[in-house]
Amino acid sequence: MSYNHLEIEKKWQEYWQKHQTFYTDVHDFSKPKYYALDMFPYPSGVGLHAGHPEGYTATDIICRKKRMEGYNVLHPMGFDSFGLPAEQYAIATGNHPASFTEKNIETFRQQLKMLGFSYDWSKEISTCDPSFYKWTQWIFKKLFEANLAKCIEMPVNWCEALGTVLANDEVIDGKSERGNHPVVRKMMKQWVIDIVAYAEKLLEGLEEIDWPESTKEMQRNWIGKSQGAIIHFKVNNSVEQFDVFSTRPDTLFGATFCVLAPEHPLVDTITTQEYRDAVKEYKEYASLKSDIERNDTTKEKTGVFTGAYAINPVNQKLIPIWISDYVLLSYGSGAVMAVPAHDQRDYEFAKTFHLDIIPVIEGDISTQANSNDGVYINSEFLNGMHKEQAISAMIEYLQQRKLGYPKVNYRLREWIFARQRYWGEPIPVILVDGREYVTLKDEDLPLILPELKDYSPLNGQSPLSQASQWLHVSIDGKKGIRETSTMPGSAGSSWYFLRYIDPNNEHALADYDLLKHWLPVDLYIGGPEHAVGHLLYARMWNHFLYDQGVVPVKEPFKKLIHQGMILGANGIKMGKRFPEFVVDPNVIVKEYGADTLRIYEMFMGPLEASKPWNDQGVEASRKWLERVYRLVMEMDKLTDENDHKLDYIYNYTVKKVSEDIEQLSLNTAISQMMIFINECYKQDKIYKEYILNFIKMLSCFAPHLGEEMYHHLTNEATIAYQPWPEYDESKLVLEEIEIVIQINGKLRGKFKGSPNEQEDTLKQIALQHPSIQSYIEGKEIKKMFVIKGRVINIVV
RNA sequence: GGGGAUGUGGCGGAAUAGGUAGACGCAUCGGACUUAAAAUCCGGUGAUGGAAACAUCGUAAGGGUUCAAGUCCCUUCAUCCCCACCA
Repeated sequence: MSYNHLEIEKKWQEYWQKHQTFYTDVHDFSKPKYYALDMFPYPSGVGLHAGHPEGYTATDIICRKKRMEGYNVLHPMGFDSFGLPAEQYAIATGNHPASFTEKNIETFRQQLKMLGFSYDWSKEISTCDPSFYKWTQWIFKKLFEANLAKCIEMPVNWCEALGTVLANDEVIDGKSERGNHPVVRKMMKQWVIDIVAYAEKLLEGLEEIDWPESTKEMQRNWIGKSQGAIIHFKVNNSVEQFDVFSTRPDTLFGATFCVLAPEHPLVDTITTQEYRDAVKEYKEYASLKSDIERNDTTKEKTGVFTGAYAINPVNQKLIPIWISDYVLLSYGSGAVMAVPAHDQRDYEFAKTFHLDIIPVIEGDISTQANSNDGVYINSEFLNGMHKEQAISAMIEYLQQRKLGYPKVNYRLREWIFARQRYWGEPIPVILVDGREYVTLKDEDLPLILPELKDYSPLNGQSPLSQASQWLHVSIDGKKGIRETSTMPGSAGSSWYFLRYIDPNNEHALADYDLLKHWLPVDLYIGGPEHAVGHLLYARMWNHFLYDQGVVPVKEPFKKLIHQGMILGANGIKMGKRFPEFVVDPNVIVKEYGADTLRIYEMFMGPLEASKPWNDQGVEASRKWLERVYRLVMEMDKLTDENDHKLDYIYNYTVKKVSEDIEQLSLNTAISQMMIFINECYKQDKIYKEYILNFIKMLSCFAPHLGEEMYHHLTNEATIAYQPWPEYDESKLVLEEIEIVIQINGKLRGKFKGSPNEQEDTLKQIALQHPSIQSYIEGKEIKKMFVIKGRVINIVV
C-alpha cells in the first residue's frame, strides 16, 4: 500500500488553516524569538518555478524545528508586486494592473500553501497595496527631508524600448535586465538617492554580519572605496585649472600627460584653434559609442590632443592635455594624470600616441608590476624612498603648498530612483511654481495611483503625466504639479521585512518596541543574484532608518544564505532555451506530493550549490517516504519497551539531524534519517518513543506526512509544537569500535576494541595482529602513532 | 584585466582541529517473494589483476610539508559566477 499524498496533504493544509496553527503573536516576548525570512517573490503570471521551493523549504525546515524548540517564530511571506509585466499587461489590455496582479498573487498564495510552508498568512504584505506603499512613500519623504533624495541633472541609463531610466544593476552588458533592450547614456533630470553618503557605513556594517564572504566581497567591490589624492593642475597660458584624482600621487614626477573625459566641461574652453575640429569629431565619436563598445577593454586606446598643456605642480613641466574615452566623467574628477611607466592604461595610451614614458620607481617597466617595491628615482625629494613613505611625503608636499589634498573616492554611484512608469509607488512630491519641490504631508499619504485610460508611456514621459486631474494641485494658493515618475521595484523590497513584524500598523511603519524585539532578521535566504542590488539597497535604507531612530539595529540581516540554482536535467539553467527541461513544481506536487518535492529538493545536494534536476531522484524520494510510512503505519513492530538495540543509532541520528538543520546541511540530515530507517527495518521490535521522535524530525521536511503519522500514533492535534527530541550523550559511546592499523600510513589491518583502551594496550594488540606480521617481521619499528579510537600507524 | 567559487565512481553527492576516501541516494547486477511482471524486502557494486585471500592504483594535473594529505603549502589547467578602461 502506498499513501495517498493528495488526501493527506489536503487534510493537513485545511487543518492548519482552520486552526491557525502557525499564527505568531508578535507581542509574546516570553519566549526567545526567531525571525526567518525568504526573499518574497515577484508574482509573475507563470507561477512558482522549481527554484522557489528550494530556499523556501530550507527556511521552513528551520522554522519548524525552532517552534518545536520553544522559540516564538516569525515566518512570513508576501509579494513584491509592482513591476513591469503587470504594466505591460495593462498597456496591452487597457485593464488596471492591480486586478492582474491580484490574480497572480492568488495563484502564488495557493501554490505556496500547497507546498506546506508554515507561513503566518495573517502577516502577508504586498508592495502594491496602498497601506503598504504609504510607508514606502513615507520613507522617501524622510530621505528627501534628510537631503538624501534629490532631483538632479545627471547622465542616466535610458532604455528607449522600455521608455524609462534604469539603475546600474538593471543594466547588463549595455542591455536592459528585463527584455534585453539596448540602453544608452543620456543626461536627464532624475530623482536619485544618495547611497554614496552611506558608503562608509555600508562597508563597516559588513564586518558584523554573518554573510557569505563572496557576497560581502561583491558589496565591497561594488562600493569600491579607494584612497588617494586630488591634485590641482593649472592649464598653461590660461586661468583655467582642473583636478585629477589619483590613488598614486607618489608617481606625480612620472606624469607625462593628462587625459580628460571627452564630456569634461573644460574641454571646449582649453582646446586650441588648431585642434578644435579634431576634438569636436572625437567627442561625437565617443558619444555615439554604446556601452558595450565602451566596455570592451581589449580594444585599442583612442583619443585626441587638445593643443593645451597642463603644468605639473611639482616640477612645473608642461605636459600635453589629451581627451580619451578611457577616462570616465562619472568617476573621480573626470580627469587623470597619466603615468605611463606605472599604469597599464596610460602605458597603452602612450604607446599608441608616442608619448613620453618616465619611470619613477626602480624596476622592470615592461611588466607594469613593479610599483609596489623598488625605490623612487627621477623624483627629486622622493628619490630613495619606498612606496608608503613616498605617498605620505607627496601628499604632505601637495597639501602644504595647496596643490592638492587627500581624498577617498567610491565607485558606488547615486541610486537612480525614478522610473517613467505607471505601476510603481508614486513619488510623493509636488513641484510648486515650477521651482520648488514640496513633499506631501504625512496625512496625505498614501498618494494613490490614479486610474488611467491608457497605460502606455507618452514621448518618454510617465503614463501618469496624462492624469490631468490628479496631476495639477494647488498648495497654499500656488500652482503645483505632481511628480509623474514612480519608484523602482527595489523601493518596496528595501524595507518590506520591517512591515511583517507589524503589518497593520496605521501610525508607523512598525511599532518601535516590536522592531526592537524582532530585529535583526535571524536568517535570510535568497538567490545570489541579489548580492549587490536588493541587499545593498535594503541595508542602506535600514542604516538610514536607524539614523532616524525608526529602526533599532543598523544591520537588518544577521545571517544570509544564498540557495543555488536548480538546473534542468541537462545541467543547464531552466528557461526558454530548453523548455523540455523546465520543471513545473505544480506538476510534481500533483503527481508525487509536496512532501516528496520538499525532500527531493533538500536531498539533491548542498543548499548553496547549483544542482541538476533528476526525475529518478524525485521518484526515489517518494519511495523513501512510502517506506517510512509503511514502517510506521503498517508494521506492527512498535513497542513501549526499549530493547536498547537502537539506542546508539537513534541518539546519533537526533544529534546529527539537529546539528545539520542548524547548519542548513539538509542533504546530510536526510541521509542520516535514511540510515535510521534502514536500521529500523532490520529490527523485530522498535521502541515507539524513538519512532515518535523520528517523526518529529521528519515533519520539518515532510510536514503533512509527519502530522499524519504522529496523529495516527498519538492522537495529538498537531506535531508542530511538540518538543524537539533530545539525545543522550552517554548512548553515543560505543563499547566496541573498529580500529585501523596502518604501516607507514597504509591500511594493513583492522581490529575491534574498546574506545577507552590504553595506548600501550592498543600498541600491543596492533603488533600482535596477524595481518600485519609480514610487514613488520625482521624490521625495526621506528615509531608508532596512536590516534585514540581511530588509527594506529606503525612506522618501519 | 580584477574579485569570488568549484573540480571526488556511470550519476547527484558524503568525508576539514590532516587519521579507514566514496556515507546516503540514483543507476546497475544478483537473491527472496510471484505462475509471471510490477511493487516490496535482502545483498553486491571506484579501477586494474586474481577463483579467492589479497595486491597495486585512485579525490583535475604536477611538485612540496607530514608518521599520515580529498583536506595544509606552491605551480599549472578547466569550469562557473560577479565586476570590469574606477585612475
